[in-house]
Parts: sequence; structure tokens; C-alpha cells
Amino acid sequence: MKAVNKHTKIITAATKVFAQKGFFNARISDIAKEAKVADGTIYLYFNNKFDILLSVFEEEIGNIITQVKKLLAEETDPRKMLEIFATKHLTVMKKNKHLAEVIQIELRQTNKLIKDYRNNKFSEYVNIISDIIKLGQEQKIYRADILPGIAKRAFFGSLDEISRVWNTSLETNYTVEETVNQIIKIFLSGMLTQAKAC
Amino acid sequence: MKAVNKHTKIITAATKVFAQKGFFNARISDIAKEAKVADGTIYLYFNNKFDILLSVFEEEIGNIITQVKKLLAEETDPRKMLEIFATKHLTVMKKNKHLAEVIQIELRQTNKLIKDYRNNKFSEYVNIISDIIKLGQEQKIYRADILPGIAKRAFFGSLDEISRVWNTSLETNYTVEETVNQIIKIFLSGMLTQAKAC
DNA sequence: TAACACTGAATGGTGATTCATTTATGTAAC
DNA sequence: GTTACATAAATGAATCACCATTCAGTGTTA
Repeated sequence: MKAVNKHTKIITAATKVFAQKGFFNARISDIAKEAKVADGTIYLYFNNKFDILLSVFEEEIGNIITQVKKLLAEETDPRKMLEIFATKHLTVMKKNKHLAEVIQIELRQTNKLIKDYRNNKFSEYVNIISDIIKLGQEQKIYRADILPGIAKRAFFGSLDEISRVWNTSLETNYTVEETVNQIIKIFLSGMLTQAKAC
Repeated sequence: MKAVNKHTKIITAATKVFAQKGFFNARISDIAKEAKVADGTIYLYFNNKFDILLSVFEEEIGNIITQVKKLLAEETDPRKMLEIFATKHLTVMKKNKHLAEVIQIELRQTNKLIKDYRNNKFSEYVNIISDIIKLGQEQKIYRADILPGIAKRAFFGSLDEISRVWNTSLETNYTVEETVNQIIKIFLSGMLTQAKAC
């Protein structure tokens, strides 16, 4: 049995357990059982419970960032780029609900607990959006009077809230495609009718 | 000493403590100390720790709903109505950071723990947004192809993410006015330049 | 046989909740 | 207005279940 395997097994198990029970309600023994290792084994790979949570972020969000950046590298139109980001984000969150919940809920708890945990993967992820917007502004495709720092939060917040609801509520579940379609419509062209907009 | 006073004192104290430490890290004794009552006294007014959290929501969000609805009743233009909602939301969240954090973080935990807690104040609050959008669609001011159920999440998610960052990060803090201005710009007219939009 | 990986029962700190007791408030009788 | 009694409100130390973490011991590999 290789160490790498066990490390990954624990991360995967922890993601699942944290998502189901939340960080504070999750017991180390739950994670151990899920990963099929002894309780003590977990402490050979992680310093403590909180350290497991941080590792979940680093690794899982890191993966998403890599994937998104790869997709974006093949596109030059900033309009399409936002669409790609939205599609990738929503697809991942819809497919991996455990991870989605951990990111949505626990990451926030964490950000509060350790405010000095800067330069984190999460910031890096959200900054992809503002980079796209800045690129679009240079190309005169996006309006110059949009502040990328606010727009990135608005865009990410929209995606995040929508995928959050997918996990918790009984509300109608639109497809990723329909949802992206709506989001892009709103963020690129706005909600006003043509008559009013022009 | 009237009972009403003590109830309110505990709610206020709990809001503060939950915001600072998070629900799970908050001790009953912390709340008791903050409210200047004995630990046991809290159990004369609430069934348990979780019950306190629910009460914080019900009462605090209920207040905001009342205020927003009152403001909206005096306006008929759906464009202005969204602006009013955004301004009120961001103003409250900026002024009452304790409440803001509790809503942003704890409400989500809670929604997860008790999925049957439907018909809650939170839903009522977010539905104000979709009601405005539907009204605007009837008046042909908002595009008919916007789905109010998605747009409300996008709009709320944007506000929520922006105010969340106000509480946690060191990022530049825009004023409520500037922020509302940007949000309204994006949601009503979109991010494309005029040339591209028309 | 040494080095290493792993195990899981035992430990110890924590903190929600309880409840015997105290304090405050009300009320009736004189 | 004061004493006595009753009821309600408040207290906070004690209880006890919980669970993160440890570590002495077992198994495995080289």
C-alpha cells in the first residue's frame, strides 16, 4: 500500500464527510471509516482535523483551476471566455456535490477563522474572472466603466448562489446549459428589453 | 426586569458571538456573558443552542424584509426597485457586520442541516427580487426571456458575495453607492460596450 | 532485526444542558 | 406600610456525553 494512495483516500473521504455533515459535525472516526483506515492513521498524514480541511481546498480547487485555465488558453474572445468559466464551474459543482458543498460552506467558515490565509487558491480562482474582464476591456468589448474587482464578485457570486441552491433546495433544477445561457445573457446584455437598452 | 428585554438581549448577544466565532465555536457561556445573564437563563428563553440560531434569523431577517417592503411600496419603476433592494441590502450588511456574517455563513450551514425548514424568511426575502423582475416583465421593461428564478439567484448572489468580502478581506472597499451603481449597470445594461450591445 | 506503516483503545479537555438553590416580584391580610 | 407567603425568574456549579488526539503495541517490509 503506497502512502500516496492513503493520502488521497483520506482527502476524498474527508471531502465526502465534510460535505455531508459539515466540518464541525464530522468526526475523525467518520473520515477514518469512510477512508477505511484507522483513526490514528489520519494523524500520520495530517496534523489535525483543520489541516485536513485546508488540504481538501488546496488540492480540489487546485485541480479546477488547472482545468479552467487549460480550457481558457484555447479561447481568445472574452465573451466566450466568461461562458467557458461559467460552464466549467457549474458543471464541476453539479457533478461533485460533495466538493461543491465543502467549497461553498466550509471555505467561508475557514476564511473567517484564518483571515491571514491569503494568497489562497480560492482568490486565484476568482481572479481568473477579473482577468477575463480586464482583457475584454482592453479589446473594447467590455465597457470601460465596469470595475473588474466588483464584477468578478458579482459573476462568481451568481454562479455560487445558483449552484448552492442546486444542492440544498427543491427548487426547479435547470440544466447547466440553460443556466449558463441565462447568466451570460444577463451579464453581457443586461435584463432590459432592447427598446429600453438602446 | 421584563422578559422581553432579556429575550432581545440574548438574541443580540448571540448574533454578535455567532458572527465572531461561528456557531460551533460559540459557547453558550460566551453568549451568556455577552448578554449579561447566567448560562442557565438562556434555557428559559430558548430550547437549545440551535434554537437560538433560528431565532436570530427569524427576527433579524424579518426586520429587513419589513423595511425593504416598505421602501418598495413607494416605488413603481422596476428598475428603481432593484436599485432600492440592492441599496438596502448592502447598507444593512455594511452597517451590521455581525448580522451579515451570521446570515452569510450560518444560514447556509443551517439550510443544510434542516432542509425541511422551508417557507423560511430567507426564501421570502430572495423572492422579493423575482417579484420585481416579474413585474418588470409584465411592463415590458425587463426582457421576457429572462427566467426570474435564475435571475433572482444571480442578483442576490452578487450582492451576497460582495458584502461577504467586505467582512473578510482586505480588498478595496467600495462605497454602497458605487457598488449599487455597478451592480445595476451590469444587471440592467450588461457589460458589453454600446457598440457590441446594440 | 531494524525501520516503517498502521492500528484502535484509552485519555483528557470541552462545553451543552440540567437542576437545586437563591433572588425578585407580587399579593393578601392585618 | 409591613409582614408573611406564593409564585416566578434567574443563577451557576455539577454533570456527563462527546470526540480529537495520543501512543503503546502489532504487523509488514527490506
